[in-house]
Amino acid sequence: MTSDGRIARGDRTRTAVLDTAVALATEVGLDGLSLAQLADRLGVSKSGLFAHWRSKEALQLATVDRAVAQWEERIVAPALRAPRGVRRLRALHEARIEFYAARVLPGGCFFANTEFEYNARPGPVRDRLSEAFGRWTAFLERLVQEAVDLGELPTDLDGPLLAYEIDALGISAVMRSRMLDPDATYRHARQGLLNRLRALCPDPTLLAEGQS
Amino acid sequence: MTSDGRIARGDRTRTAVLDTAVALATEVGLDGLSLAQLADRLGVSKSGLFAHWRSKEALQLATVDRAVAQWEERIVAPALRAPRGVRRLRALHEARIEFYAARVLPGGCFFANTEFEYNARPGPVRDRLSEAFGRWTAFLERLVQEAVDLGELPTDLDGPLLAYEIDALGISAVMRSRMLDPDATYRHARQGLLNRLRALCPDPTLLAEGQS
DNA sequence: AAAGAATACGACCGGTCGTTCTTATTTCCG
DNA sequence: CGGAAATAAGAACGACCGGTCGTATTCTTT
Repeated sequence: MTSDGRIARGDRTRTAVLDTAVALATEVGLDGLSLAQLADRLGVSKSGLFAHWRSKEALQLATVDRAVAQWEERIVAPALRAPRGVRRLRALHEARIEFYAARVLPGGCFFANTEFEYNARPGPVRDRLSEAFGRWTAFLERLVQEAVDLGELPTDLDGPLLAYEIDALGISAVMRSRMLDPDATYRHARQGLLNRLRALCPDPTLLAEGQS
Repeated sequence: MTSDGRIARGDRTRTAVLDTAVALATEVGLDGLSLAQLADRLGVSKSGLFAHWRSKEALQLATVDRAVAQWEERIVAPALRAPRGVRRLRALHEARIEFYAARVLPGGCFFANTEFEYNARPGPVRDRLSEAFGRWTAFLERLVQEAVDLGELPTDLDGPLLAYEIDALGISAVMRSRMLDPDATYRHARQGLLNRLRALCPDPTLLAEGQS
């Protein structure tokens, strides 16, 4: 039934290709990514890639989707294991910084790189990136609102603004860590959020120093 | 002596080419920029560009320098006309947001785009971008320190952290304004800095609502 | 055992890339 | 006025681009 070895093998190949594509795209860009280059790095032929995706654009779209899945596994899922409220916001930020610091992707962040790459390039790829960014923003704002509802943040807080600030600290982290001093950058990104949440949260025990 | 019409004309041509290159680079990237494309947009032949720059890399480096000059004219110079201290910090941030909102460059920000493009591409271009970013950061930190020295910010302030936060608000502004709602983005970027400075500055009259 | 779909390959296409070379035009200086 | 230098243009190059084609191999289904 579903035990088709061809499909299973195909899926495995597809995922492996897309993981490589995500990493490679952070180095040379999602558009700068060439099929020959990708095929070489995987040890397959270029035409083999066309067996899975009809065009480069189809592969680019699939790569975006794979990057979203990777982001959810690596950053969102760990944060969801922390209790709701400011601790979850902090856990999300920490997971993100950790993702950058661990240099999982050679170019830092797939989304930061590609969104700047495509911000003046209309088309399906840009639309897909824009959707993903919108969902990420909505997710961040929801987490902030949860903290408000729990009484861990003031009720008159401008939630979207705080979400904006949190994301800004993260974006800047990956940008600066690659160009300037990484250690100072991560310290600023972490301390910035901690200061911000502590100034807003009535219960200081929720944001103790040591715990992540 | 220096009244060589050939050189003067060459300089004018060079500047015109570089202005176009800066704008084009924000659309397709500094590496994605092709000489034929640039020549076409200028109504010039491709080989005509090689009369001014021996290689594409030389042109890329000159383009970075031109972008720095443009940034200093458009953002730094207006800020320096504001009085030192928190008002100058605010003026700098406002000039930056205004630069993004006016859509001077089709791709938003030359430096944001190129620094993400080159963060995993070693070489002279990346080095030049890194230097420019370092100088910008040092400039921001100097402005913060001036505000501290003037008594407009607390003496125990973490200056580099505040500089980091200010730049983060700006970077996020250009990123989000191209992908999501521009108006909400600019409002967040402006309000974020205003809240931050007001919480730190003992004299509230320096940061009144209306004045820029 | 045979048919057929999924997967992968090498060869090749037209086009664009950065670069070089040769040639023509313009402009300054003696 | 005439030689030198700067500024262009055009043609051509080897390399690489995305994409197509025909073919071979593998595995499931009949």
